[in-house]
Amino acid sequence: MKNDPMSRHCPIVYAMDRIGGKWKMPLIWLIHQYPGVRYGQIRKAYAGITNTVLTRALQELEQDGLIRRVDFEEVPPRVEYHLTGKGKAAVPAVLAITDWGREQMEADGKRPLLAVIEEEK
Amino acid sequence: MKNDPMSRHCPIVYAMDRIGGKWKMPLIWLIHQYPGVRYGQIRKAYAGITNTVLTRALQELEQDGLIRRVDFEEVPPRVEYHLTGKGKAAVPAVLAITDWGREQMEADGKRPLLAVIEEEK
DNA sequence: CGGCATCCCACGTGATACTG
DNA sequence: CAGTATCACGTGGGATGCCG
Repeated sequence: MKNDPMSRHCPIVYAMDRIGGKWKMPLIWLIHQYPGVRYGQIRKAYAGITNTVLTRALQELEQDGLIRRVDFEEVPPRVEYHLTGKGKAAVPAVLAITDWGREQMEADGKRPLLAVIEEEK
Repeated sequence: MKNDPMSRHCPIVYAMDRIGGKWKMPLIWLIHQYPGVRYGQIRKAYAGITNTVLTRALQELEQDGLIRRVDFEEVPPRVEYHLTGKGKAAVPAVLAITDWGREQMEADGKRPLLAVIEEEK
């Protein structure tokens, strides 16, 4: 049902259409922590993700106006990702999810661990 | 990849495993707004959902310790749903998502509309 | 380095029918 | 009223290989 009142008017459905799925919130979180992070750095940070999937997620986030893709048009290529205003506005929601997840993981005796990107020199 | 560091340790993945999917956050929101809401009331509020899907979502939320199912063991049946402590702890995250969704819907010129349950007399 | 083109499949979601 | 039991399907996610 794509045309029922739920799908058309529910703010949660609207939000999850844009930042739901397996990788989008982690990506927003990462780009928020490391503004201007590069494609290759994201791949390393989230070792499980493949090119296809990462590229698709980034494209959708860009099309929905949450992130900005900055291509320096160099050889070899260099591309940075930043949050837009709309993307930044989503950060509190992503952090709220993260906080609850971390709390509950600890209550379950699991070790929460956030992605880290090595500083370059 | 179920055993990579991402899936095992990321608080967002942990959280989305429990409150992700199409209906779980709307359900948490509804049960938060209307503590003790009944099965049939939920069905009416979310007209698009079917028995199978609603029941499964409620069962998973219960198994994950987010909601409590109160069966009055009457005929005809009467069952109420409540949030547990763990479920209540998730409410701020759900509200943060809702707020962002509503903001962006308005910015897009769409009409956000939240489910309402009629008072009974 | 930062992708794209293809192909593929599990599984989340749902339609339909029936029950205590 | 509050569910079960089956079956079916679309698509989000992924594997693999190639390109400028």
